[in-house]
Amino acid sequence: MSSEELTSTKAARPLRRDAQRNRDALVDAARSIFASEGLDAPLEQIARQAGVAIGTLYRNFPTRMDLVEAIFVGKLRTWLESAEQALDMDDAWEAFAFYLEKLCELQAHDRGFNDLASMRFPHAACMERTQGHINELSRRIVERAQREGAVRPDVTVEDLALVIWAHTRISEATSEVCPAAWRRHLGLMLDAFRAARARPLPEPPMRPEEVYQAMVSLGDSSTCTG
Amino acid sequence: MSSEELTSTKAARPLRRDAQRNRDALVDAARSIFASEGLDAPLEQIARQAGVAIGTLYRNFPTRMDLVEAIFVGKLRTWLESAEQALDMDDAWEAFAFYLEKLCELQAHDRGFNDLASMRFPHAACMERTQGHINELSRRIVERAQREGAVRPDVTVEDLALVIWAHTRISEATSEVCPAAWRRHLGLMLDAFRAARARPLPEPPMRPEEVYQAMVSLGDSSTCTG
DNA sequence: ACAGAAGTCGAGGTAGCCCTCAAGTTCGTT
DNA sequence: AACGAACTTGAGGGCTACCTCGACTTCTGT
Repeated sequence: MSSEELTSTKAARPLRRDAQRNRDALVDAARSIFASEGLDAPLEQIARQAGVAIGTLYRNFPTRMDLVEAIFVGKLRTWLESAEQALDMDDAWEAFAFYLEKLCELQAHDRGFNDLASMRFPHAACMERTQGHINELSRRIVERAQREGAVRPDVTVEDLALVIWAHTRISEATSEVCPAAWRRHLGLMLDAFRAARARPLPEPPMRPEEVYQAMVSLGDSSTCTG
Repeated sequence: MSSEELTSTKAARPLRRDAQRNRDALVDAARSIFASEGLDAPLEQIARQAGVAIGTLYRNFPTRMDLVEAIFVGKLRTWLESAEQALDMDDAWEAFAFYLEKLCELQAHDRGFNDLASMRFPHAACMERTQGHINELSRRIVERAQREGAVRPDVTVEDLALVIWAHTRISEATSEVCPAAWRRHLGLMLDAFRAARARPLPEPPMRPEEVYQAMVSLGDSSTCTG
């Protein structure tokens, strides 16, 4: 017990120089491979591309998730910042549209981030940490735009999950051959979210737990190895 | 050469009774497993569920695609019929909405059909055969609705691919936990397609070849074994 | 310059899936 | 009843991926 306390208090002495070099190479390789293949890309491919043996990868990142987190903290922070930036904007509709566009831009051409954003790897600690905060900000963006009559009143923040999922597959399909196609889909979605002339929607919105469960289910029986 | 002509002219003598039973069991098992796991489900799992050895599966369906086709001809025909039915309807918008809803219903709760519809398995002979026809009918449905001023003039039939892709991931995510959620997304999309709400879209539509290539790319490096 | 801590290597065990094929079984017919 | 064709079986070889661990190499402080 006390020894666990010690290890969890992360002394974190600096890495040896060669080790640091290898670690950096691994992160670089993982970034490019996760982006093109998704989070379930073979780790051996990453090690190979980094010019390092598989054992070294495992020493630096004992689980796949450790590697994923090392790579995506940055993008997650950008996500949060976009949300904050949106809330700082004057026009509520502009803010809403800006936020969705930023989010989709982050997702575009990065299958790894898509997997993360749609939570195909729900056990990412970095997600767990950020999720609540992102959710709160998203809700405020949506509700503000609704208060001002810009976004239709019958949608909820949970409906943004639909956009994320949709965008995931669309950008997967088109990123090679028609890399801007997702913007067209986003344009359609934005029109759909506009308050003006909205028709009643057929189903009640998802409940927050349902969204969470749905996201988790995308990862079930998939590679959640770590 | 002449022997090939013979084999290709499918004498098709009836199967032995036990063989037929096994074949049926395989089709049943495949139907349920492809529906829940997608077209890349392990064939050994299908054989197991059918209560049959793996060799028997291969004797009946030498390639995965043979099995896929045996299962999905029916659904593909339904797809076509829905399109024809739509073209028979009086109201062009109703027809458009009807067609999209039928298509999404076919996709819902069937990962296998999703894979097929988004062409994650592009080499399906049944797809190749049907593709052109479906495309033609879809185009007529869209264009008629546009002529009557119901659907915005700046979309094309290629944009339906966006709906298919989007729906694919959404129904994958929600089919367990919130099985009607896709209807909400479809509702949003229908509003987006309405002429009345249209704001100019940011990108030109995809060209038909681009759609094809994008669909094919979903299957690349995936299990196109057969 | 050297000791030893820190890091690296990669063969090898495990596992899931693909597909084949030779030996054995079942069916339908005569 | 018995024969041959049709069918079934499942072990086995090949592949790819995961992850571990003991032998080896490299760095760094003294």
